[in-house]
Amino acid sequence: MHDLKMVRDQAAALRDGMRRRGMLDQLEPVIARLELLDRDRRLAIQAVEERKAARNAASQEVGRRKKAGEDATDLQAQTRALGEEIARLETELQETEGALQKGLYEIPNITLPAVPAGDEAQNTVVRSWGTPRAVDGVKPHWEVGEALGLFDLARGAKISGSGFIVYRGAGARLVRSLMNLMLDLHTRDHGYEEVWVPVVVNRASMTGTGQLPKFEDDMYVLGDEQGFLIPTAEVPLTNLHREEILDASQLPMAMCAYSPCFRREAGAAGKDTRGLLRVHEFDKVELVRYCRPEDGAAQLELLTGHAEQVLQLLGLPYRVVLLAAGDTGFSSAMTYDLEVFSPGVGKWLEVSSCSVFTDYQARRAGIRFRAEKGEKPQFVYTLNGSALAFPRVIAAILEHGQQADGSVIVPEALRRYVGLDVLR
RNA sequence: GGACAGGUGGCCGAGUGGUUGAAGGCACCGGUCUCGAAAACCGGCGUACCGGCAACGGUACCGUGAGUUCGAAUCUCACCCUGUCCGCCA
Repeated sequence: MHDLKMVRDQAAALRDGMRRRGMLDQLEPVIARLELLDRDRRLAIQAVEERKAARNAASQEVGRRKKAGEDATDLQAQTRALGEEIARLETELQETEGALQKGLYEIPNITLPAVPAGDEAQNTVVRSWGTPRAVDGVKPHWEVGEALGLFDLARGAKISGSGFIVYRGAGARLVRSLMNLMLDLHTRDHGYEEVWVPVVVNRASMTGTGQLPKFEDDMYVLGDEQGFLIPTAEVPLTNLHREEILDASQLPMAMCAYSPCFRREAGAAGKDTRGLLRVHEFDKVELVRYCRPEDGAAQLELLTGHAEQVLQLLGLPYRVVLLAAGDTGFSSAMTYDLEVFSPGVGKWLEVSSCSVFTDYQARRAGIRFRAEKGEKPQFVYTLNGSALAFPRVIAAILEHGQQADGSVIVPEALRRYVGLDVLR
């Protein structure tokens, strides 16, 4: 969420930000309306507060007179009338503020200057690592995985529905191994605090990170509509210090968590969804950081590097893509996608998305810090990134490590966790 | 799930329907004193919004929301959360 002052004082920058996302035409009416509502709001506040001040003074006078044994019925009548007027004006004010907030929720974050303007055609590969394996003769992971008995798509569909995966035997151990490898790396080498989070969160948390109110259709909602299954550990991790004022010495804060992630993927069907490529429940290790505003850009590079390290350890060729403004997520100011090459599918698969949200999420979630004693609190910058999402990593392992006899070489860093050198 | 008890500033804790944004204490910050420190003493010490160049003024906030009242931290109702006991349970 943007600061209302943005609309008031930096409307040009806001419009330019929307133009870079290719959304200005669509959002111009919203912005114009917000400018009007902002004026209305301030006028309404002044009107209400003026009357409240009068009422407070009169009420005190009533109290004084009563104490002195004097009559105050005239003042009481006058104050009652003021009260009715206040109630009416406040209702109007609330309507204005409701409309204002609704409008603010519709405006995405402004991307950083380094982000190319335009749609996804302007996405830029900023670097790549490793050499993708030749596509010829490589079977897609769903064939390999089922042949080796690592996972069972049909039975997953039977017990839960399409898009739910059952991993079995070495496949199940592979999942557990990925969790351990990633958490060990980030906690031991990258300095993250390990956190184990609930996978059910409340409405306030979902709103704090921006999944609600806009994306409720993508969520699994519990029966009482108060609980939601998390679509990513970003939600509980980022909300951990919601509505708090942190001490500057706590920054930067770095947390990581494994969690299952639940996504209804409403409306998503067709190609690109086979095998493990797009499922309703998957596992992921997530990194979240809070930092001071001036560190935001550097912290994004750092966090992205941490995610890349996992791919390097696993020996999986990947590229880092800087998303163009139009392809950058709603709340994000700058995003790097990590894409691993899938020779069996012949495509680059997104396995991580690393973003800095500037103060956009923090404002919404009320995460602040005090730079110096006595100074005003200010919003932190929040960042997050997957490091990594398991299913596509598993797909890449099965395709890259594939041998002529159908067996799969286990990446060296994973062997001590899996207890096997080769899956056969 | 049931029965009680309770939710006040960073923490502890007082609070009578009316000059209470809220006593007192702790912590913290500045100062005096000291060679230095401690102690003592003096002062400061919440957040947000509105107006104002500023000084400053105004408004709101005592778990959340609604209500009663001229006026609510204080009274009423609902909800949320915490504690204790009972029941159930991995």
